[in-house]
Amino acid sequence: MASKYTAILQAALDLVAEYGFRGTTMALVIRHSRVSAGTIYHHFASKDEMIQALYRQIKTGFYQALLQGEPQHQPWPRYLEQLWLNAFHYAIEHPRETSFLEQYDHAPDYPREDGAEHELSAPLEPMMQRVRADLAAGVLLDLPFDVLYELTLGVALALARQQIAGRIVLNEMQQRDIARACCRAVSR
Amino acid sequence: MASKYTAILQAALDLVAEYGFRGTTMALVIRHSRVSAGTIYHHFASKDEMIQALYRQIKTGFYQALLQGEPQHQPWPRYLEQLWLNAFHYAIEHPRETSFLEQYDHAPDYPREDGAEHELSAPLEPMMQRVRADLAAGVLLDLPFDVLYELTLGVALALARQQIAGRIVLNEMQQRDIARACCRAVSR
Amino acid sequence: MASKYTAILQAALDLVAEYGFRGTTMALVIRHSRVSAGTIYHHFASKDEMIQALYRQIKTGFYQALLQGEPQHQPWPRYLEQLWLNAFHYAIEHPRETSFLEQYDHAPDYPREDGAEHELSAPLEPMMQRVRADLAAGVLLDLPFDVLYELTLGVALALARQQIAGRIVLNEMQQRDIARACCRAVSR
Amino acid sequence: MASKYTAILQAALDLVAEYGFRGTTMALVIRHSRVSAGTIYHHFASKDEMIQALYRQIKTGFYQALLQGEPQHQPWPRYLEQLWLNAFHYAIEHPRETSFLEQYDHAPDYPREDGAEHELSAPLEPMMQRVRADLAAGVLLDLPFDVLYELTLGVALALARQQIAGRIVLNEMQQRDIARACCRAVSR
DNA sequence: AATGAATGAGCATTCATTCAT
DNA sequence: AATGAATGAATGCTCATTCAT
Repeated sequence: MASKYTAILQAALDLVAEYGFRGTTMALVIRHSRVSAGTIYHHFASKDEMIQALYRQIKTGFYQALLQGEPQHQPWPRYLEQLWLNAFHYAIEHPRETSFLEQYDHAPDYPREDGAEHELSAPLEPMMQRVRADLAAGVLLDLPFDVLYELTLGVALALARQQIAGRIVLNEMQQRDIARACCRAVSR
Repeated sequence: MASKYTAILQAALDLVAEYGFRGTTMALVIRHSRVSAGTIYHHFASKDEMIQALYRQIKTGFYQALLQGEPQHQPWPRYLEQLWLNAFHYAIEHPRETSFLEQYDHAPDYPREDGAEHELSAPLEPMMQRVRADLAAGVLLDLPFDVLYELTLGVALALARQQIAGRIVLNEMQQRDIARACCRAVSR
Repeated sequence: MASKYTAILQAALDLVAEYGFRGTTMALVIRHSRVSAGTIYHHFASKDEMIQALYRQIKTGFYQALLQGEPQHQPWPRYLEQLWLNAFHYAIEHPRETSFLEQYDHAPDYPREDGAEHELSAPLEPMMQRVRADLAAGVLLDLPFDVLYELTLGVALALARQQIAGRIVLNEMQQRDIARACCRAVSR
Repeated sequence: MASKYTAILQAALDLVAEYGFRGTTMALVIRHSRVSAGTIYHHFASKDEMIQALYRQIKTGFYQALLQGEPQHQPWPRYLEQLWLNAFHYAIEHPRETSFLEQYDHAPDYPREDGAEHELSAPLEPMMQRVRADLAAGVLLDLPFDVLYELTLGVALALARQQIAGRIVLNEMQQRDIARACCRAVSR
């Protein structure tokens, strides 16, 4: 049954979001998913591989959310604003996934499998091309891709985390204003 | 002798930066600091309290570094650029401290002691007043403090981490350009 | 298999009787029972809970032994003499169990779960009723139950412990004489 | 200063009565006595020797209390009743000492130094002679000394412990009745 | 596919004791 | 006589993983 597989990852997500990787013991996953130890190890070779499967699943969903509304077909800078808002909304609506990604991306001891990273980001290709086109057209600051990312989507995610944590509350107008501010920052 | 206390925190910092909280076992701290288990627990009530003492020490150093050159006395927007560059330089020059703070700030399972947080940030008060003055003067976007932080210093730290990880290399001109871009983003 | 559970309690009993609670380390239980640490903690939540499970098992056996020969159906004072001898014989024949109970009952730091106590003593109800009847009939001194206990069975156990320790040796006639002496003490 | 020595034993007594031997760590003794670790080990070679010094001090006091009113000069059975009541009163008035002795006497892992035992009981000699005389005179049951002890003073202490624990409350008349009952039990 | 009892290396922590001051 | 920082072997317990059923 595929439902066991799903139940395991579901439980793991809930637990990591609440207790972190450190606090997410296999015993806890077993209890919450109502699946036996043996079954978990039938589906995943190890705890780390389970975590990575979850990572791939979540990252795939995030990338899909980013492309909602096909922003790459919209005019500059609307297209980047749309991307920003897509990232922000995804994070707000998926707090557990966001917490998971935050932990995964900032923990030095979680194995990065760079091959997988590449494969996962394949659906983003249309967007990447658009960025390259805009760079060539001179509307974007001539900076490494990762820099542009941090100045825009990185900020969107950081702010969404602050809102999830309850430290700020941004209304729609503010969200739009900040999205524009980020676009201004990377505009030439 | 205070040197045992220092040796413990030194070893803990090295280990957390390399192996993360999870991988920093007390056995490893004992081995690296060349201090016995009993002595560590003579100075710190638990592993968590040791980590928090380290956090306080590092955060204090970071806040001092931010105020280097007394940016609060410089004209807008030089003052914010200076702050941005101070944050970026601190991170680049203190990769282990930066790694530690990154992990601490993004782990849901590390105890936040909000009292300590408040006390630690006391030296920043002059800077905070300057920000409040600029907000009142209308040169800064009217947004919550945390939002302004993420649009500026948050980006500086995120980029410094990327550079430490070797994914980007920013020369001085680029650093200055990006600092200016962030100032532009929060300018009215 | 229930045999692991049994082996653990068996080893714990042997060790407590010989070395006391203090000296019965989990490492020793692991070695003697030839069961792994994990398995012990699979069956018992903690060392204390293991000790308590053992206590319940032993106490149950002791209460059964007390009722051997259905003393409650014998005439006064034969019935009390029988009880006295049952207690004495149980202790002599079960020196390790007796040592365990002695330690448990006299240690201030071993958690009493009064609920369990009540449940364990349920099989004694017929005997208790008989005591109550004898009290009402006026053949027993009008004293609290615990006092009658200490004057009779309490003495039996104390003497059995002396014999186990090798400080005295009581032959059958002496045992019977002392049982009678105790009955005399509580007779009206 | 002798007051340090006294403070150490005082603290140890309080702690053993409340937490047991197991729970009485040297760290706790240090904290409660307000005496440093070094000083404790200056006065006592080890924790065990400290416990034994305390044992000797308490046992000496108990034996003195037993002889209060010189019972050995009173007629039979008044003399034994007096002894019984002396034991009972001592225990009620010295609950911590009683708890200590109870634990010490029933723990298999506390070193018995039989030499000391003999020396401590020297002041009891007059009483012992009186018992031997009564045995010879045929007023006492012809049973080993330890048996007579358990049937009389052993019961007094057991009942005092029950009263300290709050399970029974014996008024003066009841105490006297039970003392008489015990005398009856050992009378020929 | 699924179970869950069993494993044992490893974990954070304790604690009686020592020794330089 | 007194201090208390320092020691490190030992403690109770955890946890990712295995394997017979």
